Amino acid sequence: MKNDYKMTTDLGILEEYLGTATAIAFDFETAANPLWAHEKEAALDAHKAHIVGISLAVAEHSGIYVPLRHVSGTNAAPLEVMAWLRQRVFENPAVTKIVHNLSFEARFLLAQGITLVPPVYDTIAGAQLMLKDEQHFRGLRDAGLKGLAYEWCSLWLPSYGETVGTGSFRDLDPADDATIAYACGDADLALRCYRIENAWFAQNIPAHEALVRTIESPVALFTALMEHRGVLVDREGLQAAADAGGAQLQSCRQRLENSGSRPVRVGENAATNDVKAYLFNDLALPVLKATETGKPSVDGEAISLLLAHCREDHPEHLDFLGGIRDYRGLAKLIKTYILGLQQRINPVTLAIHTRFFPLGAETGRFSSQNPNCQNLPAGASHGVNVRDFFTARPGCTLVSVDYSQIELRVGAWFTGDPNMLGVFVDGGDIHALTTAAVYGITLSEARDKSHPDYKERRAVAKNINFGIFYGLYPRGLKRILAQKAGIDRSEAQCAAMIAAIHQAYPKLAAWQDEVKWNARYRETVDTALGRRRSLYGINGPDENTRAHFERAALNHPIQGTAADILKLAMVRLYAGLAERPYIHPLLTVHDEIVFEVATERLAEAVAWIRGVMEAPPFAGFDVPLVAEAAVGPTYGSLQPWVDEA
DNA sequence: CTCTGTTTATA
DNA sequence: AAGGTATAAACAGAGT
Repeated sequence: MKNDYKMTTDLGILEEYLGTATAIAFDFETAANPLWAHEKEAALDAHKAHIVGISLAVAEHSGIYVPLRHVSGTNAAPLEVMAWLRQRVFENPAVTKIVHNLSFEARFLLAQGITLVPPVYDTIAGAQLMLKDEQHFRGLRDAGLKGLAYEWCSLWLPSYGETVGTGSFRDLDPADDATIAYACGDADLALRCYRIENAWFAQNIPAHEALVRTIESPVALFTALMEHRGVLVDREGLQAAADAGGAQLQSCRQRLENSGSRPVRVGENAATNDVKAYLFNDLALPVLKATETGKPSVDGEAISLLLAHCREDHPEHLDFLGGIRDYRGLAKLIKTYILGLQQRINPVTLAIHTRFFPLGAETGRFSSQNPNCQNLPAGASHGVNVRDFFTARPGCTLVSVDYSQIELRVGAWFTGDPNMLGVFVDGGDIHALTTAAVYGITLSEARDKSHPDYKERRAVAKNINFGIFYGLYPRGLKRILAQKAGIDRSEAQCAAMIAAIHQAYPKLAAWQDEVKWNARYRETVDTALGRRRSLYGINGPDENTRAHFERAALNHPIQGTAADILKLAMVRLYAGLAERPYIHPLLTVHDEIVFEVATERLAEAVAWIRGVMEAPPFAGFDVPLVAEAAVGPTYGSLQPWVDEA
């Protein structure tokens, strides 16, 4: 079938093309601004690039291209076209905007002061929620438009490289057939993907259609807000930490290299073959822990075990072993979190623009890259709190709002356990209830902070609560208590504690059995909203693999439903942000959203955000949600927000 | 250079 | 008998 692609600079012709369509696909061609032309990926950064042209499609095999900023040939008037499209398409609630990789286009619009208004549909999110074969969902890598065009439509779309060569899209002649075909092809294909995806969902996983339309697509807009604004960085502080850390790291490493009975080549993070040879050959220490592949481990836990082993009989080895820990901690801090962060500062905004991937995890959680801001150290180490380098802009305050114990609340809802539900409905303390159950004491004793065992008991209870939903076994509990809380319990004691939990929460075990049974039967597992995860391998021959997928089956509904709840909150927040321009989302960390708020409107902003996040997430979810706010000038200095009485 | 494995940071 | 789940970044070492 012949494609009807055309180019125009005339808004009348564009209007005629759009007609009465209620679903419009569009795509931007972009190019780096001259200052950044030498930088490889600058055309993808809305702070370093501009829109060269816009293609739109309202029917399959058709499309129209509007050139705005080509170097030669005729362009339309860019500002006039943008203003017109803003009303007619981008902010028109009567039009469904269809885009492949929506957050990219949304960022370029934000750079123009335009905020997309739902309904929207992101065909890349749709592709990722489809199966690419019998067992596997499509990853971001397999969701490129060119690949989908070939897979679904047997089309060889010209690649960007083939069309543009080594130059930039703005150097192409907008009247050239190849230019028009490339630009219109992307909009046309986005529209065709939209139709193909919806037909597939209707046939195969209807819940995923609703997920893409009502959650993932608007979430892409929220993602664009976070990515585009970025977090301002304290560059002086970071530089000072880098200067101090460099020297500190150097001397720490030298000390370690010379603290053994012979010089040891320690490398960058004290995990070289020479370190292992020194420990296990020269010193002939026993291998107390193996890695996944059965080789001698020298990770933190292994070093702990070796330290304990040497404490009495070989105190001469303690310096070296302890030195490994110190050096690793310092190296991680400086290399990943100080030098790593410095490299990611955008020179245009002087801020860090983390990339967020809303479908980065199989459970539906976000992942974050360049830098990963979801694993920043939570406190100070070696005198540095990395989060202090993330700062509010002048006149603004950082506000972090996080869901309190959301996974336990979701777990209570799934199991329907009356005791767990009771705690949350009454606004009680789940860790105290677990403490009471595990130690066989009364609730008031469990809550008594003056009791000498309070801290230890609570630490045990917390670890049990976090692990219990995911098939934590006595041996695992023993390890976690030793490692995370420094508490030594026998395997039998751990087994007794787990048994006590099942007594205290009588519907927990039944729910777990049912989930596992269903998981093995269906080889998939769903969240409350039908977000599906493949468990291909759960019935395979390997016992470890089977056990792994069983635990994943227990985890997915809880972690995934918690992720759904967070994303639903983002959708509601997005709807209210247009009329609250003093609130800017910056980051999200699984059960937390960080905002930058104009300080003079802090109180009303916090109240509104908490209200939106605590609203019932979906019909039938009747466990109260609690969103706790903390505010401050830096991410490292947030203080709990307390409502005025 | 790419690829796998190890280690460590978070929720 | 029995490896809580989900991630990303940096480094080590082996192979291409």
